[in-house]
Amino acid sequence: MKKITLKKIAQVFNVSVSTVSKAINDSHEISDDLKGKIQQYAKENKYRPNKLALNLRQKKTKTIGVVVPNILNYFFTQVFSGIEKVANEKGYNLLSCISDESYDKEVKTLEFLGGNTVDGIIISMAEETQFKNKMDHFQNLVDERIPLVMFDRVSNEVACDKVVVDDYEAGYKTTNYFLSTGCSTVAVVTAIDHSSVGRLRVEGYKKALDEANIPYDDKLVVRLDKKDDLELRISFLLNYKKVDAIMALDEMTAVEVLRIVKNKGYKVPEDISIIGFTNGKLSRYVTPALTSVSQHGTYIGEAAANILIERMEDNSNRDFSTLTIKTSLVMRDSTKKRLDQ
Amino acid sequence: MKKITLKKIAQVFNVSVSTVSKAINDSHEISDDLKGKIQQYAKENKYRPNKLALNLRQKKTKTIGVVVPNILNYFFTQVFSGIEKVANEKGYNLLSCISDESYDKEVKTLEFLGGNTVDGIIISMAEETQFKNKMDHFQNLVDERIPLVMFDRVSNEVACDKVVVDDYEAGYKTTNYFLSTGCSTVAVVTAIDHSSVGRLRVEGYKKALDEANIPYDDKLVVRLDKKDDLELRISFLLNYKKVDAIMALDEMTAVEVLRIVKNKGYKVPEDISIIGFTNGKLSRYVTPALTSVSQHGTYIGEAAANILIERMEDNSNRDFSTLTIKTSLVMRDSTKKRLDQ
DNA sequence: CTGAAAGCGCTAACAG
DNA sequence: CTGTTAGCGCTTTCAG
Repeated sequence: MKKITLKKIAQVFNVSVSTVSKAINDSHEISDDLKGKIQQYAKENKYRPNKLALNLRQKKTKTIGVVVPNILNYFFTQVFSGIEKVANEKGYNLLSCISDESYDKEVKTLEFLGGNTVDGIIISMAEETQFKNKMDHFQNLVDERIPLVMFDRVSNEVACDKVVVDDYEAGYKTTNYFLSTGCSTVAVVTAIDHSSVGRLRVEGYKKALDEANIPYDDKLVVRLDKKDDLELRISFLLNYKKVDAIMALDEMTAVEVLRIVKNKGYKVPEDISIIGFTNGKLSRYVTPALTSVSQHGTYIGEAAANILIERMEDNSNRDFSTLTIKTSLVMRDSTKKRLDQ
Repeated sequence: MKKITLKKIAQVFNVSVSTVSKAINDSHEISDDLKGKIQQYAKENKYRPNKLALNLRQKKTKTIGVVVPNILNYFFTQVFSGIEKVANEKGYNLLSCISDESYDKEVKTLEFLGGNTVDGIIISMAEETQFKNKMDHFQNLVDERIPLVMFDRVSNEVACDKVVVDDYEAGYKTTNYFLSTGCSTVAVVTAIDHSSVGRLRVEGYKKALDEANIPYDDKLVVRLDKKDDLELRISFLLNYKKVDAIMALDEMTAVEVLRIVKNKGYKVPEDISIIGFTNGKLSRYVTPALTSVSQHGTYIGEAAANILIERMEDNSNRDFSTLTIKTSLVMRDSTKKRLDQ
């Protein structure tokens, strides 16, 4: 009881393949009698058209490729789930790949997806790619006119639609919030200093300091390597100066910093306030619950998918756009109240 | 600069398509001279074979379909990441879909995947499917000889390879552990009572009670509905009887129970011990850190992928197997020490 | 109303 | 060494 094809049905009824095709697609060209019989037979034998053949013929696959650097990161799974939602609504399927933050894997994945496997691609760059700043594999897609949407970690060397978070403003806003609660020595801990996203947040941080006439001190920015011992680095930081606020650029780091700081006997937020990026479940359930920057991942996913689908279904070559999503601060218990309230 | 095909290359060199095909595939049948020229031209023009055509011809896609009920659940993302790892190693791609715990969506997804889109499928059933107990869509796949591996939430009505967690033993082990630390009134909170998995855990729980000569009390098993108010249900539970241990059947529930219990002024683990299923990040970072049942998600994913790939590449129709993965208890701070230690 | 033919892009058996 | 032919499964003119 293996796959049944139009050909086989045609043999059964002693008609041509094209007749069967039309019958099954309910064409008016076929007599109701024959149509009925064939349709019934098809149903009984669970005929299912071969998608491959269909796609080959119609030169589209109705599927969109998604590439994320890391699925164990809550932000990306949120985005993913947003993409999934609208893709599903609009009848598209998702072919999803993980680059694992590796440049090579990203290149391979994109090559695969480029081979007529999908009609369009949504991607956030691997960290290594941003570090090496090699964009040829994206350029290839663009050259081949494969609709492409980049989100979060994007490059302005690539001409395509983009959806980004306003990370600069987020860093600025966060720092300002610390200052407005009476903190004066704000440190930053980043594990993503190779990514544009991380850099922008630090820039925003600098701007806020500048506006408050606080000199920028590079020693207060802790840049983590993969194998760095966070605990050690935090010790150094706290010995270096009496910091009273820490902005952590991803959720895991924020949670870890919280743990370490508590372990060392500091009270959060009385002694040290903490704000983390990515408003995931961890932030909510940790004690004290972390004030965090929400990047609205699900929304970003939805937006990216909508933009891509529009681009795919629309031939008018309108200009590429960059959609910037504002973040919002979700207040919880790891920060003090504002002084003026 | 759109897609370039064999045909076009053939025209350029005034040779036949098959010659080009052979040249590009580095066949010894072609003169080194011609081969060189064609290969170079292909490279320069970024020739990439049309995967669709290839797949149609070779009747395989080198991709495997993965269907999980919910990507925001840490267990599934772990499994997913395990699958991804071995698929990648063995040169397979992943087409991943989310059933969103919905029967209808699962049926649709499987229909899609069945249409020659993938060579094999790995799936964990939607809760609704388990509830309705309708398995026709799986049977279809089996009938069509599409290799299928079910994991975690499986049905024994479907003849295929399976990878399951030893949930019965996990429930048993967990309950026993509570008892061994001096707890005597163990409650269960489940949000997945419709799934085989949840049921088995409760069965194991009953067995442990039975062996300890503790009568089973159905009121101690809190079965949650989507819209149930957990806080309220826990209040009832705690008023009903002085429970000193709670086993929560998924991570979110465990964390919520912990929060609620702490809020009510109970000390964890002194007054009430808690163990949750799924050993994810949440469990680790919550205060106190939750003792949890690890289902070894990544390992399950790897196993499922390996079994599927073997089945796909191997034509010998060997019998279907069910691999059972033992859980382990990860000790942290939400439980007391064993009395005998 | 039904069928023959062409073609999507590619490979492979078989001639030449 | 290179080309011809056939075919994967399906749709779509265009004839009949």
